[in-house]
Amino acid sequence: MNQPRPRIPEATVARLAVYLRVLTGLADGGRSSVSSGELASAAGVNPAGLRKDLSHLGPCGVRGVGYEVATLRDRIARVLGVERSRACVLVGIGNLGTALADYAGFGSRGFRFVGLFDAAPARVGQRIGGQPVRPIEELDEVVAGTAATIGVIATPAEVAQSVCDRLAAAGVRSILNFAPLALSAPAGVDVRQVDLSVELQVLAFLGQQRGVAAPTVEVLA
Amino acid sequence: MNQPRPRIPEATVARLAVYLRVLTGLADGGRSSVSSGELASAAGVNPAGLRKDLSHLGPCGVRGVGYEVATLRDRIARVLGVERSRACVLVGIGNLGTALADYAGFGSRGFRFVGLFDAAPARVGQRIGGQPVRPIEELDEVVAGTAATIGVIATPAEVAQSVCDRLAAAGVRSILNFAPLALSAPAGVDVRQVDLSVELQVLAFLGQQRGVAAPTVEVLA
DNA sequence: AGCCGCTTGTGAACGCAGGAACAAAGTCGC
DNA sequence: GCGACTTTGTTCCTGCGTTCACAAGCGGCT
Repeated sequence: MNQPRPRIPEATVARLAVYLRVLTGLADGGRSSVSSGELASAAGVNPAGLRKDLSHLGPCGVRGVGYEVATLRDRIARVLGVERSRACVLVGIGNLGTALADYAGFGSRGFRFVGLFDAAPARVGQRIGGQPVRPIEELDEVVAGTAATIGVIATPAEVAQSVCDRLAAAGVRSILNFAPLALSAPAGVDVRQVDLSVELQVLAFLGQQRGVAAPTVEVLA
Repeated sequence: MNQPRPRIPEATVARLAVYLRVLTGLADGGRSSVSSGELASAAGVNPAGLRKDLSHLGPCGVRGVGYEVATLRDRIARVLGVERSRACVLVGIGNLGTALADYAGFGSRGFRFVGLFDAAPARVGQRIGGQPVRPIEELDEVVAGTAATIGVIATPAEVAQSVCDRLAAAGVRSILNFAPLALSAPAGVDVRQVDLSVELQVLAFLGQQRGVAAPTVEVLA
């Protein structure tokens, strides 16, 4: 009918998810209103930037007062699509996969795992967070039966591409990849990469660049 | 001499880490040279952007031929500081912490955990990846004894800030935070945030946005 | 030796994100 | 009822990142 979302920049969407988390915490704490300054401080961003992010949702605050916590929370939740729970499948139940399956943060944010898959027969049948690990062969069946649109890959890098192909073929439209490998997916399938080693290396580089006075003496080779 | 690293943009550093991983794989596979196009494809980036990233290291390719795999790998490794192993401490040995402690990708990239810490007495004494879990009280001692400069927080959000304070007080200069909370650290301490739920929510939003845009008929003005 | 094709490295333009300052608007106090 | 203060929403501007396009350089072939 209208155009409530002309285009929301991706960086803004990421921050909106952070604001939503903070607002949920404030609401649980009994707070009824917040100012942009306080909210920005809790989210770790600039107040002006926060207001600009919120301006993409249309006016949702009261000048001179601030934002009503519950109202703003619900509006962000609606824009992000958190109001309805989303079915996800998780492939690769190793250490990381187990941690993701057990992570309570997903369930409280509108994501539920409807299928845990692994190729190793030893892992199939184990129960993680009340759910059984299924053989990878049942992937298509579960995706079709649950209309899951999001897949999470936590497998070793060697099989990540084939898992990606299977997910895409099964009808999954969005893939979150933890394997340290650039995946190639067909058009229409979004892939988002999370590389934990890269995060550490960036951190180490920044620290090294800044820490010239490090305890280790740098010797030119 | 002049300035070998005037300033390398943070986004470039993150990609350099990816190139390094790809190059290591190519070297292990016996490849001796690569073109920017092939390397960019394997890393999932634009060829021109890759060349610009590499230009921050000075000329390191041969025109008409490409890049020598081993040479480029070593040069990136030196710039990122991977040549010497870096000591890290990990606080919070829950599901995620266990996965991180066991993750082989860190060790092969120059990061070694010299201390695993948890506040729960039940977890103290367990061995993860050949290392014992220590009580949080020993944090200062271990950081001082190992000169660890990087700390990883994988605790619940409620205690993440106090852990951050302890790490900073112990002398840790760089912190990678997995708790869904914006940390405030003293000046001189770098904090990098990884929020898994945010990644999923961004992915869900993009998928939802496209799902809405697809069935809607676009009308030209 | 000279030419040709291929690939790198760099320069410029475009678009986007971030930050600061300003105007609008609503509420509280008098 | 009116003024002033507080806080939002917006606008401008600066800087960065990304992309495209071209010139420079090197190897191979004739």
